[in-house]
Amino acid sequence: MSKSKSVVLTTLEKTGGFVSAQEVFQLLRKQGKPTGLATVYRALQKAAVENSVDVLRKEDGEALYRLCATGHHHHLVCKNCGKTVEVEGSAVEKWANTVAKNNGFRKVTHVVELFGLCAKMLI
Amino acid sequence: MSKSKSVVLTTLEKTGGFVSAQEVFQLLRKQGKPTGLATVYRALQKAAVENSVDVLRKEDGEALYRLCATGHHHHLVCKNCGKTVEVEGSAVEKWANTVAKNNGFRKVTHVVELFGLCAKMLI
DNA sequence: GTGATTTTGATAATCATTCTCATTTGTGAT
DNA sequence: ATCACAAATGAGAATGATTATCAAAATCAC
Repeated sequence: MSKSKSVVLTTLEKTGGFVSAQEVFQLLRKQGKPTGLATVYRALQKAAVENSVDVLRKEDGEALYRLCATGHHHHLVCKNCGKTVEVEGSAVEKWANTVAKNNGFRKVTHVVELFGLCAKMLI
Repeated sequence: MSKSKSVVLTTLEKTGGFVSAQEVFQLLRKQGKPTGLATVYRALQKAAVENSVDVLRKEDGEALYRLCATGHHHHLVCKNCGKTVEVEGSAVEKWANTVAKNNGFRKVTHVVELFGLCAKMLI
């Protein structure tokens, strides 16, 4: 594993949640480990192929990455302030497996994210 | 409903499956009903808000649209051939609402996508 | 160390999507 | 029908994430 890649993955580990490539780029810069944007993308791409990160897309199409395997869980994210709560969902896991089986699919993974407004928002 | 929007949705109906905005644009052109690209995007955007089309993203981030007859549902997508099955998940809806309530979140929406290998794949 | 191979990063190129704004079309009242 | 005003349209520019390019720097094998 190249040095850059390990640095990128370490950053993902620290954040814990889903982060975009651009965010990783900024984080590394602030951490004093400036890394080329292209390099960040390359690292995330490889990691995705190797299944060491989960990838999902925001509504606007931007890709978000998360280190996977570290205790599977989901997120409840406030659209307004970004507050993120980790939530456990064994119900969802079971549901996903059942659905997969019923449709003859194997090696099924799933992406489940919840978005809303947290209690602080009074809109 | 504006004329353009109905033309766009008609095209989606004809194709049946998932199509990109760019493809719709080309199809309309070939059909002799040339429509501005911006207009195609606007029509699809509105339709998405109204939940009259399903939106999902290809791996490269391009958005795909499909006329959806029924209400809210999720997708089970084959990573290999792209085959997509619509799955209903009232269990998931309930779970999402409960989790949201427990955490004081309001107006919660969720993203749930399942990925796997369909029966045709013998890897 | 020397040369080959890989990795990196600055920048340019790509491409879907959104924005802008002038023009056209539809609508409603009179 | 006509006028006035709102909504829709389209051509092209602007945006922004991602990818490609390519020369310089780090790494490896010997």
